[in-house]
Amino acid sequence: MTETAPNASGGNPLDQFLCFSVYAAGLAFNRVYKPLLDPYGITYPQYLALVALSSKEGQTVSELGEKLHLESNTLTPLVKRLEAAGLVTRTRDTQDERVVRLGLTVAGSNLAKTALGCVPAEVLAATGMDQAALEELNGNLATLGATLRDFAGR
Amino acid sequence: MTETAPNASGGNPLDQFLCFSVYAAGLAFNRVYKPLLDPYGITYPQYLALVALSSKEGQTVSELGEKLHLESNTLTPLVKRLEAAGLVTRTRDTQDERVVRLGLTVAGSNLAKTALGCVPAEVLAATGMDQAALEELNGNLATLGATLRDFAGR
DNA sequence: TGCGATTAAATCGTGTGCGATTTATATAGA
DNA sequence: TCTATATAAATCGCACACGATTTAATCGCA
Repeated sequence: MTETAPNASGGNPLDQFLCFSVYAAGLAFNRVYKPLLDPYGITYPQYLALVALSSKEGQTVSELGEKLHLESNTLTPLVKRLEAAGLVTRTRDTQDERVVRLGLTVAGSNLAKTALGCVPAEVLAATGMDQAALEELNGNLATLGATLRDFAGR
Repeated sequence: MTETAPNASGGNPLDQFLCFSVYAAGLAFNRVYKPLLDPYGITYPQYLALVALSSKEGQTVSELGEKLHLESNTLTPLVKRLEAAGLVTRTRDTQDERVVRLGLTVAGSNLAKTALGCVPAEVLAATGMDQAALEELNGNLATLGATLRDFAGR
């Protein structure tokens, strides 16, 4: 829960907890992204996956999972939906048949480029933050996430 | 997406985005909470609901939703699970039968007290942050969340 | 070579979130 | 009064997350 200050009189007690601010900000980001991504027919986690897949061809499900901090139980269905949408390719590695290699189709690559061309600017505007504040907050949250994952064992 | 810096060479491109840091920190908090809450038989959102319900007796589903930033489509099933677990009471308001009044049972109240007595301290330790840094980050995230909700229309 | 251990991905069940709709109740105005 | 409108909660379907397990393939080592 991680309290920040003694509970003020009338307010929401949850507002005192960092974990809740993170939780609520995550919900809020999703609500900003939803109408921006709906035209592309993808969800926010799917968008993250496409961006992660853009950086390198032939990544495995595990490699994608390291970038998203997710595992195959979450990623396999997500990636299959992207495959069904014609955005991603899934191929068993011929050297090691346990491994699935992921790639973007032309449509997937184009969608990622197009979305990255407009969506981030709109989200940036929605935050109402300047670049310096944004970078500082991002750095602090990245550190916090890494510390928590380390504590939790992943 | 909200970028913070030009994409560095080898790293994870997602790490440059504030939205992803928030998303990943949320996942990480959940992973820290899970083993701490499992002994009580509740989930993290259920824990938040119990804390919110502790602050006032007889809150409506809508009032709880304002505190958690959720609506009845999410809260009704969650609250029914807490009721089934014997932690929460649900009663139709006699003055206005549309409204459901929520309360904590003795068990629910005790669980909230007990959990608040130990869990936050452990989570605080897991963050590895001091009180000042924690409060600053909490404030920045609360502001960001409010700005994003305002932009999204809730 | 063979067989137990390890690894990668997939599968299954549960609990969120949420858009869209429905149900039930209350309110307002002609 | 009667009916249209508004409101509170519930319902439904879908897409995550994730613990636990399963399936399939590879590796290690005698």
